[in-house]
Amino acid sequence: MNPNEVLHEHNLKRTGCREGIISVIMESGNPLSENEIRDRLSGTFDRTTFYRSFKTLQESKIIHKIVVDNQLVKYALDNTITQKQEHAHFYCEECQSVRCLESIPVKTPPLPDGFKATETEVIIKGLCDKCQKNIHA
Amino acid sequence: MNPNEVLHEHNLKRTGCREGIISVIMESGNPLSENEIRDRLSGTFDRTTFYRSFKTLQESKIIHKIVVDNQLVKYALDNTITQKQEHAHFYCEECQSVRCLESIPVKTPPLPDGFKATETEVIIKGLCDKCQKNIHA
DNA sequence: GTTTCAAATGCAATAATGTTGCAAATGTAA
DNA sequence: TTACATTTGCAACATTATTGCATTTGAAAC
Repeated sequence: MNPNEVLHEHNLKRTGCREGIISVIMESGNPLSENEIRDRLSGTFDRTTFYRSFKTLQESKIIHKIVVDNQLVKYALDNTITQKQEHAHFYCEECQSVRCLESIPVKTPPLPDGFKATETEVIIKGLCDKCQKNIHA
Repeated sequence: MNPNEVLHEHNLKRTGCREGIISVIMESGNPLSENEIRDRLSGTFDRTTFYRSFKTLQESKIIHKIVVDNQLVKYALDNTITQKQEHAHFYCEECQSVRCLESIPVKTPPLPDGFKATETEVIIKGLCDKCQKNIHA
C-alpha cells in the first residue's frame, strides 16, 4: 500500500506534507521523530503544517506517537497499515533510535477488577546491536 | 523513610522544593504530573527551581519520569525508595491518571542478538475502575 | 477541461514549555 | 557562629506548540 492509497482509504486529501510524512516513515521501517522526518523531506513545509498533518494522521489512526524517556517523540505507522501485529519497541540510550521488535509480541496481562485496557505499550531501553558493536570495536 | 532521610541518603541538601516534591508524591501513592505536584504545594516555588529540582531528583535516582500518550509526563518515586518491584503502569484515558499496578510485575523478554536491556516499561492504556463506574452510573 | 467549494496551507501573532547566567539567600559542616 | 559551596529566584532567552485568517489547493461534479 502506498501513501496515496493510505490517504484515500482514510478519506483524507492527498497533500504533499501528508504524503511525505507517510512515505518517509514507510521507507525507514522504524519510528522517526518529527525532526528526522523533516530532515528527510527535501522541500520543507511550514512548522504549523507539520503539526497539523501529524495531528490529522494521528486522528485518522494512520500514525501514532511513541514517547520514550526524555520526552523524545517518535512517530510510527499504525499496525493496520504495516500489517504487523502489536509488538514491543526498543529504545537505544546511545543512538536514541527506536526499533520495532516484531519478534516480541505484546500481550495485555490480566488487570485488577474494574480496569479495562484498550492498548498496551512495551518499551525496552538499553543498547542496540549497532551501538554495542561500536563500543566493543 | 521520610523525605529528609531520602535526601540525606542521596547526599542532597534538604530544601523546601525537593522535600515538597518527594512528600507530595509519597502521599499520593501514584505518579503525578508537574502541575499536580505544584498544585498540592501550598507555597509556590519558581518554575526554574521546579525544573532543577526534578532534574536533581532524577539524576539521584530518587524519582523518574513516566511519559504516556500526549507527552503527558508523570513523576514517580523510584522502586528502591518505595520498595516496590518493577511493575506495569496504567494510564486512564478518561481521567488521565496514572496508577502503579503492583500486581503486574514487569519481565524483560528475551531480545534479539546484540541487544542489551537496562530497563523495561509497560504502559497499559484504557479505563480505570473509578471512571468505569462513573460511566455506568 | 472547467467550475466550485470545503479543506489545507503559510504566515504572523501568541501561548506554553524549558534553559541559562548571575546576584542573593540558604543549608550544612567545621 | 563562621565559611563556603549549593540552591534559589529573577530576568532574559530559546524552543516548542497553537490559533486566526487570507490565500491556495485537491477532488468531485459538471
